[in-house]
Amino acid sequence: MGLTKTEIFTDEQNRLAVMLKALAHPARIAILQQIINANACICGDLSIELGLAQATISQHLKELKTAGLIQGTIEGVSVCYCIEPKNWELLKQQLNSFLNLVDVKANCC
Amino acid sequence: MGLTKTEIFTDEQNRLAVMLKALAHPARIAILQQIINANACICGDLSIELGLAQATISQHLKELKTAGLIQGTIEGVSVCYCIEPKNWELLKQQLNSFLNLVDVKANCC
DNA sequence: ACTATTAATCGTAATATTGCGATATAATAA
DNA sequence: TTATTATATCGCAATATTACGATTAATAGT
Repeated sequence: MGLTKTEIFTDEQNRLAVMLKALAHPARIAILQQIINANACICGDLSIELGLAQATISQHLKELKTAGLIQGTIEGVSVCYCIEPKNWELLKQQLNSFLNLVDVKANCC
Repeated sequence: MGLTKTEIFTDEQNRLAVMLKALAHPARIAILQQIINANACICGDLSIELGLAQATISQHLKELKTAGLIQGTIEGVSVCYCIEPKNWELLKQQLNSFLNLVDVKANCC
């Protein structure tokens, strides 16, 4: 096997998993932090700042983009990446309602 | 290659990535929802309810446990799994401060 | 047109994940 | 002790991810 059985889960579970998977790598977390904080939205700059090869950063950026977490705008020779606000908001909401399901006081064991 | 370069990232980035990775699978999201909502904390029950083999569920439970998101208590022949409140709270905080970094109005492009 | 600059893609090797049947382990009950 | 029940682990095949060098494509400047 080795293939996730997406068909047995709800769309919401699958969608949330996809976004979380895109987040679930230290390099991609670092990339997002750079994009947000330092306004370093250029692939080459990120490559230098994070110490990963340009091809690697480009691949991570693609994953973040595919998951809908960032968007890219062509600026001359380079591309400026920034947060995709709509999906970011969606992720925040879905995660919040998921994480807040837990009532810390009521544990079953 | 094929090995994540954890040494070039901060502890916080790595720790957050580990917890998110544990969350980033529809089966594990479903398991957590079951544990939280339906109080179905038994491996066998989860196997029946989710439609995945017992070995598969056990593996997912192990991953959730290793990431610190759940804890298991032996109850006779079976094991009752429930949320690990401390780490759950930690995840909530770390995620919140990360997701709230974004100022939706100020996009660089 | 030519050159420099930047990002994307290709190809590849190493490693990790996913899912399951089969088996092993542990605790309870008879 | 033996049987029963429930979970964990092993072994495996299929698939996915990670990282990077090399190459390609696209734009800007001369």
